[in-house]
Amino acid sequence: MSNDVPWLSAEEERSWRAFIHLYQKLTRRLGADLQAQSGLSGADFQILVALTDVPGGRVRFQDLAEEIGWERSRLSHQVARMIKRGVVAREECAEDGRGAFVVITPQGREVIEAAAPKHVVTVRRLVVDALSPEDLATLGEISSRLLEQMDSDPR
Amino acid sequence: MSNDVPWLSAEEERSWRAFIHLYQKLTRRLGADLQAQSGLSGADFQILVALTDVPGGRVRFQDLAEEIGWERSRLSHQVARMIKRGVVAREECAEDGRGAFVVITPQGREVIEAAAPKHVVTVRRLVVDALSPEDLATLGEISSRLLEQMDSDPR
DNA sequence: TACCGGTAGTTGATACATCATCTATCCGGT
DNA sequence: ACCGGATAGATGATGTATCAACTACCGGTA
Repeated sequence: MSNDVPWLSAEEERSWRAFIHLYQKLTRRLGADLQAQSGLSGADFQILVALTDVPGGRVRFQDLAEEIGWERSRLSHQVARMIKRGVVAREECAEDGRGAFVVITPQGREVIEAAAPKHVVTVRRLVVDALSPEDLATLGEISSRLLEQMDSDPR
Repeated sequence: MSNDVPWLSAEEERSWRAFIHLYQKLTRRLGADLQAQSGLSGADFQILVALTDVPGGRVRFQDLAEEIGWERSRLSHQVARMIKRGVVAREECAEDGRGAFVVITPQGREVIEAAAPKHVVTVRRLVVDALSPEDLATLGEISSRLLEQMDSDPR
């Protein structure tokens, strides 16, 4: 079924390609900068930031996964790698025998506190300061709208 | 040098987070849909589309890499996997003994021709048709501007 | 108490991304 | 003709993402 207007117009395609291209390039760039400046992957950074946002730097796997929008399995693997490097630790949960906490270690705090300001500089240079405040706001708004759309979309 | 105003304002941070969050979610979603509907990864799709855009469906590794903005190594690995599945093939290059071509196979054409329309429907539903034409254009414009900024940025 | 469906997190397999290194070839200068 | 730097692409190692089992525990019910 469906016969009509599936493909994108030239204009639509141009916008769509620019958007996708930007994402790919920006992700690579941010990841590379983070790695070069601080020895962290984007995944590491995201976890550590989330842990500093939470009292005690300690949170249930489940809640952390929800907070950053990850699958449990992905988080479990990522945390396992980070534990090996000593930036986070795992703690059993007394109230729920199945559960566990992820806790940021002192070393983890050092790492993220050193990394974050450098990362912000990059983000400013590449994005935030590269746009007018209005355009940045517009970008944020459009992003939010698309996020809602995705959340309301079935499948 | 530089002591001040490194972090983002609340407003800036909100925009930035929405933006990043959108990208992460959208990429996952598009990848999952592609996989479910057509058995392709985003990487597969990108390669196959690029190959259909080129006369004979045949292009030098180097040129393909440049076209889609990939590292050579990444392309080499990806193509190797795709060769195993029979959607593309590798051909030696007569003019340059070091070089090689990637060619889309008939099977590859079938696959991409079946996959593309479905993918477009998803892209329309989640993005293109979820915005007004003006907003989509704005998004494309901002993306282009940021891409330029990244290209002009050292390091 | 014993069962049982649901939940929390783990694990293994496979695909993908990135980096460093390697091989073969090309091309320019002598 | 030869040498040496540069280029095309391949390869192996490591980290990351996703999916499908799997384990252990919870909580309610008979």
